[in-house]
Amino acid sequence: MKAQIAISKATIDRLPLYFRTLRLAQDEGIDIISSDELGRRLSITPEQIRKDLASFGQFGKKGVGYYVNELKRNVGEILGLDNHWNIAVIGIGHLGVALANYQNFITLGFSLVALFDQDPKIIGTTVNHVKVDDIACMEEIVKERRIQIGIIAVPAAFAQGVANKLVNAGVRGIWNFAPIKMKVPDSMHIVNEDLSVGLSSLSYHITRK
Amino acid sequence: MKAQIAISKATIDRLPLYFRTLRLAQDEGIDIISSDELGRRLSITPEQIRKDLASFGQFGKKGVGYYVNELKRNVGEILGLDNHWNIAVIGIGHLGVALANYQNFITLGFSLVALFDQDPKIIGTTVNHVKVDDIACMEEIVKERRIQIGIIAVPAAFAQGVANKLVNAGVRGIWNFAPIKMKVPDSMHIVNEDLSVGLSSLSYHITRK
DNA sequence: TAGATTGTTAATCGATTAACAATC
DNA sequence: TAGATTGTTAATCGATTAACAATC
Repeated sequence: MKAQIAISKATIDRLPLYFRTLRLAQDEGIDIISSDELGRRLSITPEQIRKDLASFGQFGKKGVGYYVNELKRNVGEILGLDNHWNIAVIGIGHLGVALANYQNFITLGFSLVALFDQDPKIIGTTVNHVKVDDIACMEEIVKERRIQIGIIAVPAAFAQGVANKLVNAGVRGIWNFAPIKMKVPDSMHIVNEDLSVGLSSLSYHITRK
Repeated sequence: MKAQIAISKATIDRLPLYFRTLRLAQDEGIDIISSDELGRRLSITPEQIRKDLASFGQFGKKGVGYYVNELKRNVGEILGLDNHWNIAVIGIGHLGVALANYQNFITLGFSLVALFDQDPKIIGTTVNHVKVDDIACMEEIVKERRIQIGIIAVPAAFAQGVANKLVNAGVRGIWNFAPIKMKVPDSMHIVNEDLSVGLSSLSYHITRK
């Protein structure tokens, strides 16, 4: 693997797409795949794909293509999926339940090990074989179960408070679904999943036609 | 409004953030806001914000700032939110239920007017005051209720089929949550909301620390 | 008026595309 | 060998940042 200087965000965001496409190719029993075929399946140019992959090492064989199994393993390692991160969902409303049941997380190698809510009616129930704990016990449980990623699915008004607790508990990354810009230490990685952006941009485009 | 040549995707994706921040400022009773203050609230540079807005017209007052109400209305119009698009969710599993209950859609001016599933146990139930209809009746209902945007929340294997039906029924945009690259006519706008990208990129970043 | 803040042009930075040598 | 396909360098394109004139 090369010295990691300046891998673009755009490249990193394409890696999960490569990973998924390679997994599907694997399921189809394909042994070798070209950047051309990968590009065709993803509507990405083959040059782009080769450049993205080449920034992490030489994974292909000239004149041949990429070995599917090998490339999938390599891309998975680059993404750190082989770490099998322990994740927790905070806020077990409709969205939290949906996230707790999301099967793709398992496909990607994540382990759902805890759920939290503050509502006594929800605490103690079970979602996807995981018991919902009181958010008051979060810090303790995060440490106990070595949770590295917290998924925030609480209403916007509570999101910053939850983020603070997650930071204190020592998680390494936050995946935030609350439509709010949160303040976290620079050392904390946070990815905002803002659902209103996608729908609004769709509205923008269909308005102009 | 200026002639609309080449507004960048990045700009369009920031508009919903401006809209939301302006709405919150409005709720706080703020009349005038500067690009500096907007930038502070969103961690975006003021220059970027001024440039984004200026590509659509002159909404501010030099030496003063932007009138919150006026700018919010303008940004809403640019995004086409004043069209109050009728939307439908297809696939009423955990994710579909979560989306059907998502309150921010209402805040943005969208109207949820239909839900569809193929499971007889789900058809006929009610989610967020909307009855679930048989997916077999989709084309008819889409036309009847003038649905312009379809939200796909079915498993990946069924997504392309649903997309085809939506295209035939005449929707103008598709918001796709299935982790699959879909084939639609060039005239159709499609936004892919791929949840595995966010979580994987988080994994990438926390792996490297 | 003086201070503040926009809108716009120019400069920089970053990402994509094109071209092609290397090589399987 | 000939054909195919990667990896990489150079060229282009697009987006952000900096600077500042205009003006409220």
